[in-house]
Amino acid sequence: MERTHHNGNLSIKNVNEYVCLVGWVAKRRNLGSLVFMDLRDRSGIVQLVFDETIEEQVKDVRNEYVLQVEGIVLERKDKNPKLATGEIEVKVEKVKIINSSLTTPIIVADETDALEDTRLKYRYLDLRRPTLQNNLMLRHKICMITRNFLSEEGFIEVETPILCKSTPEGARDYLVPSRMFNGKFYALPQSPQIYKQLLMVAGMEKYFQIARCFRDEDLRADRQPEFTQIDIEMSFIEEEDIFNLVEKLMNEIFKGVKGISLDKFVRMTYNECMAKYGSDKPDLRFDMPIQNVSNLFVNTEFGIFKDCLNNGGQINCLVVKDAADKFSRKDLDKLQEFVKVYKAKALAFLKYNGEFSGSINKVLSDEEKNALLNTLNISDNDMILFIADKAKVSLTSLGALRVKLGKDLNLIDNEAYKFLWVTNFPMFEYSEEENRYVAAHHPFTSPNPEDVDKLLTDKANCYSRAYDLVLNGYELLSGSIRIHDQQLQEKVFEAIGMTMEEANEKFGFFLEAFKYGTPPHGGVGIGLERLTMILAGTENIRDVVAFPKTASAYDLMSEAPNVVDDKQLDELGIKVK
RNA sequence: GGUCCGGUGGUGUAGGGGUUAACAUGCCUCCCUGUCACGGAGGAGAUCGCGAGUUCAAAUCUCGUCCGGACCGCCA
Repeated sequence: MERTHHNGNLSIKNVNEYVCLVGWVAKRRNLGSLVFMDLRDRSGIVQLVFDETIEEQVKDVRNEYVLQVEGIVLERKDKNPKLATGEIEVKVEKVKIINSSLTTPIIVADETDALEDTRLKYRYLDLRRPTLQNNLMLRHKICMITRNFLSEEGFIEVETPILCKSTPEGARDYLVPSRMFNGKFYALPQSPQIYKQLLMVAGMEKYFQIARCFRDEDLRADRQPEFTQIDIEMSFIEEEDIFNLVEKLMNEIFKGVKGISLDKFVRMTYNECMAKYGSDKPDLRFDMPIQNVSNLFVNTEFGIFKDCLNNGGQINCLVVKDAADKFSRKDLDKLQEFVKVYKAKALAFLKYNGEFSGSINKVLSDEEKNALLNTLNISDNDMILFIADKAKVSLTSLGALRVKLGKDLNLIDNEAYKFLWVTNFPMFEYSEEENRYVAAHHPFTSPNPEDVDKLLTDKANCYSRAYDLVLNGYELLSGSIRIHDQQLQEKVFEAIGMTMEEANEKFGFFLEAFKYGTPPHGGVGIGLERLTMILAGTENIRDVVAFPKTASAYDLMSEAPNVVDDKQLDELGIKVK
């Protein structure tokens, strides 16, 4: 007999049906001549009953054995409300042991069992657990909705090369040595950026790809060395077309996955965003904006604030409403340590309860304190946290502190999805390491039309047609309107200190292509894992990747990367130092 | 490149100079016909990540190193 049902789909409706099931033994409860087993497949678990007529046949069956059983679905006397199939069970009449299993190093049925390294080493067992299976199914669903939606919208899915030319601007490339060309290397794509723009030159008009990308940079909880982008590019469009498309796509995904329709997407410029939240990816599920109080202290006698302002710094603060009593001196010391990571020299605080107290209470004048009281709308049990420092340090450290406080004080609504378009990114940022301005996004990003004449003269105030979509504090996508004008492109290369010779060497084929009638175009790359993480309710990217790497980019299961034979190296013309 | 936390039976933890290295769970044997975190009785299983050092004595203290995790830098 062939499999008739999936275990988790059986219900009271199937009572008295004769069924054939397959799956893994999740749990065995032996009561002597009566044995219960939970049989698990991708759809869920159902309880099997083996009575004295058949119990002998399964006496050696243990967890993770693979069984095929036939039997009758019966309504249970004692129902188990904790189990989706808890109203029924299957009384087994025939059993076939398809395969046995060693005792597993991790207990599949207990999702709390085993830490990250053991789970990664035995990933195929970890993946048997419902949470990870559901995450992979969720990921699949997101991809299907995306493919269907974009296809409906007239987009063509095109695969672009994995073996590419190295373009050392930006992230480190993973390199692949060439056997045919000894001493030469391919690079794995950091993104399909150049190819998708070439597809626009090629007249595809609307392209998408669920594309694997590779970046040889250090990892984080939300970063893996290889990851997937929903990559989109379109011709003859403006920002609004892209925003509309992405908003529609997100609505399709959230409708399909969560059954909800989304609130209107908020928009904010990069500068507003930094000033208010100290981050270009603020979590808008709670408020607590950063407030600049520099102007209240222009005449201050308090040395630290005074020096800060004299040196062109800023005094910013967070008002933590109704929580002053929750922070002991020790807690505040910990916050102090926390902001040091972000280069802030000190964190000052004031608490209010009819009157002020706190670290800078004695050094501020009454006028200053009154000004704070009124400007910041302070009420009893509020706390103000100040960082006086260089603008960037003050803002980013308060921004990080804001997120920490949001979490620690439980200010975040876990059911909320707050989208934010961040627009008008700077065209350039100064690289201390390289002592020059580099492209903030990438060098193919179009500057704002009104900033074109600042490209060479005022880089710090030159803004671009780049945008990010932020969701709940994660950068969900990045995109831009690209440059399609050859001369403008050359000017941008010049601005980042790249001569035309260098540009031609690195991107010659690309620049050449642009000479043959390039349409105006733009697009986005959506981080598939980030989106899946948020929808799965996890903060770790490994939870939505089938076979992830560790934080040091190692694969504990396959033990990649590994040493290779000298013969292999020899063919590639490579000698390891 | 840097900071912080961790590494003790298969798994997860406790112990923090002298212990028979503890607990839970898993595993093995036996008993059990209504369990669903099944229950009961018994049992096996650990050179305390690795290497030096301090000490009469190190799982425990020190240094180094490897591994895992989080974060800063980095991620056009």
